Amino acid sequence: MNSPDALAALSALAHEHRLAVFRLLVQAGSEGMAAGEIAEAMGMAPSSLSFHLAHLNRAGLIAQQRESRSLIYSADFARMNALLGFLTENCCAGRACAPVAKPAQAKRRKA
Amino acid sequence: MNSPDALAALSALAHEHRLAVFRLLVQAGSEGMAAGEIAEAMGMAPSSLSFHLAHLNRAGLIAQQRESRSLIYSADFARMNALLGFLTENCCAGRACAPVAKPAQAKRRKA
DNA sequence: TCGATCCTTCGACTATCATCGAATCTTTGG
DNA sequence: CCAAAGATTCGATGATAGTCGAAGGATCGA
Repeated sequence: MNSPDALAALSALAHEHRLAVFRLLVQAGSEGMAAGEIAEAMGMAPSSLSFHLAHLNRAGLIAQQRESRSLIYSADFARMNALLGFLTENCCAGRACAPVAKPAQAKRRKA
Repeated sequence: MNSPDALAALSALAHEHRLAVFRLLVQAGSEGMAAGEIAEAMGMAPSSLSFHLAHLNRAGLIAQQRESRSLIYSADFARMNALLGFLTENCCAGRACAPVAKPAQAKRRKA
C-alpha cells in the first residue's frame, strides 16, 4: 500500500461513525450487512449513512454487493491488513511496533 | 487503547502533512527533531507546522521536550503500537485480518 | 405495468479544519 | 536588562466535512 491509499484509509476510519460502522462490518464477517440493517443498528439517517459508506468504499475498506433490493456491505480484510502493514513499515521504522507484538525478542523466537 | 484515543490518533494521522511529519519523526528516532528543522524539511510555515504538531501531541503520538530555545519533538512508539493493537483487535475481530476469511453461510432475510 | 421497498444522490445549511501573518512567550548571550 | 533566536498562540479567511429532508434510480411481487 502506498501513501495516498493509506491516507485515504486513515481518513475513512478517522470518524466516530465510520469507525463504528467498520467495526460492525468486521463483526458481521464475510456475510456482510445490508445498508438498512446498518442504519438501524447505528441509529442514523439513511442518507447520512450512505455518505459514510461511500467514504469507506472509496478508501477500499469495504465492498458493495447488490442482493435483490438490498445493498450488502462487507469489510475488506485484505485492505485493512494492508493498512496495518503500511503503518508498521512506515511509521515504526523497523522498531518493535509490530501489531500485538510480543516483548522484544531479538531474532530467535521461542514458541 | 480505547475508542476515543484510537479515534484521536487516527484523526491525527489522517492528514497528508501530519502523516509526513510523523514519518519524519519516526525516522529521526528517539533523538527527535526541533520544530524548526521539521518546518524546514517540510517546507511549511512555522505557525502551520505548530498547528499540526499540537494535533499530533494531543493524540499522544509525539512527545515534546524543551532543549534550550528549541522544542524537540519525537515519535511515541508505544502509542503507535497501542494504535496498531487497537486496530488489530477491534477491526479484524481476531481474524488476524487474513485475506482468506472464514466460513461463509448465506442466511439472509429476503426482500 | 404499477406500487412498494431499499438505497443513493441532490441541495442547502452549519460546523470544523487548515493556512499564514502578526503578535506574544520563553530562553539565551552579553 | 536588553536584544535576538526559536516556537507558539491569536485572528481572520477560505476550504472541506457532516447532516438530513426531499427527490430520484433500481429491483421485486403481483
